[in-house]
Amino acid sequence: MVRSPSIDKNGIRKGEWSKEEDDKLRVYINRYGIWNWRQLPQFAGLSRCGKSCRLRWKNYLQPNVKRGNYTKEEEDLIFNLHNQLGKKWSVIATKLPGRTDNEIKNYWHTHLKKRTEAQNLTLPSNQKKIKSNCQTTQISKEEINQISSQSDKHQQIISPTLSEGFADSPNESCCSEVSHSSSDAPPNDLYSWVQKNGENTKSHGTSDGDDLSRQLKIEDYESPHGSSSSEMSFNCSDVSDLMAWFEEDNSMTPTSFEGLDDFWSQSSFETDNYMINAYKQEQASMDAGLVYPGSPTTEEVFLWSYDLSDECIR
DNA sequence: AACCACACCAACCGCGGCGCA
DNA sequence: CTGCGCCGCGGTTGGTGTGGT
Repeated sequence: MVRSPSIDKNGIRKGEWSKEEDDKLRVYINRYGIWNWRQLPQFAGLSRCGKSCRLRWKNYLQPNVKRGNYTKEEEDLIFNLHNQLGKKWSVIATKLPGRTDNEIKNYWHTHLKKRTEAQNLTLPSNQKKIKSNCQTTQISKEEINQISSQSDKHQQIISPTLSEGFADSPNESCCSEVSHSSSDAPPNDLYSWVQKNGENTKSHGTSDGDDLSRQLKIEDYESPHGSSSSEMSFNCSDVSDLMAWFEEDNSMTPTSFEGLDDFWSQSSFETDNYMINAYKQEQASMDAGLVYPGSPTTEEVFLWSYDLSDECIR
């Protein structure tokens, strides 16, 4: 039901997204947030244009995106808001948490357009005139802003932060922007994870002895911003080094991220802490039978996050 | 079974708005 | 003021599914 994958003359992939691409984008954004759509695909290891990534994230991968049938209430709301606002799909979308503008637009074209047309046909001619005037009248910017801001407030309340990780199901959590607080994240989670899984993961290494210890060996970390700092530089040659580093460095205790700069000043391992915790929760969900399709394993997260060949974080 | 028309929806495309130098 | 880059919005496209003939 989607366009078949193709590659344009610049080597940019188009068309249907593969599971691997989805996972790379999801992992990257959950880890680093959205800082520049244009450059993001390069750092996420994707041969896609920024627009395509943005659209895929916004309409499909972003947590909280509600899929499935529309309720009668949602349908009526779209219908009424369309009458009120016209084709301001993005504004309408803010009134329907979990629904995207693209989805609402599609729904309107395939379902509600007919309803509107049918209603117009049944209305007496004078009422049609009033109605059509109402639809075509440009709603003022102030009115749209008012509606949007009301919705923004609502969204802020309903949207969990990254501190909640992926919640029980990644579909139901939200970490689209870099807005992180971590008060409830267990400290030293990576430490316990390494203790628990480090040796096992080693044995699952890919070719060329590519085991966990090698994956975690980061000589010089440079952020996609291009800035590097001594705070971000560390060297762990194997799992025991990493564990020792954990024991020495209490800064691993999660703190609050106030903004993008604050986020980047944190050690990348701390960010990984969230990822691992999230995937552990996800694993628990899978064990409980709440399988979330397409989720990468923790090992895959590491493989994608650390690309040793070009010595930078992907 | 084969064909056709329509429905559906993910993804693409072009344009306008905005911020910044 | 102007030009540039980026982002988001709305319109459109194209492939697959489905139901009817």
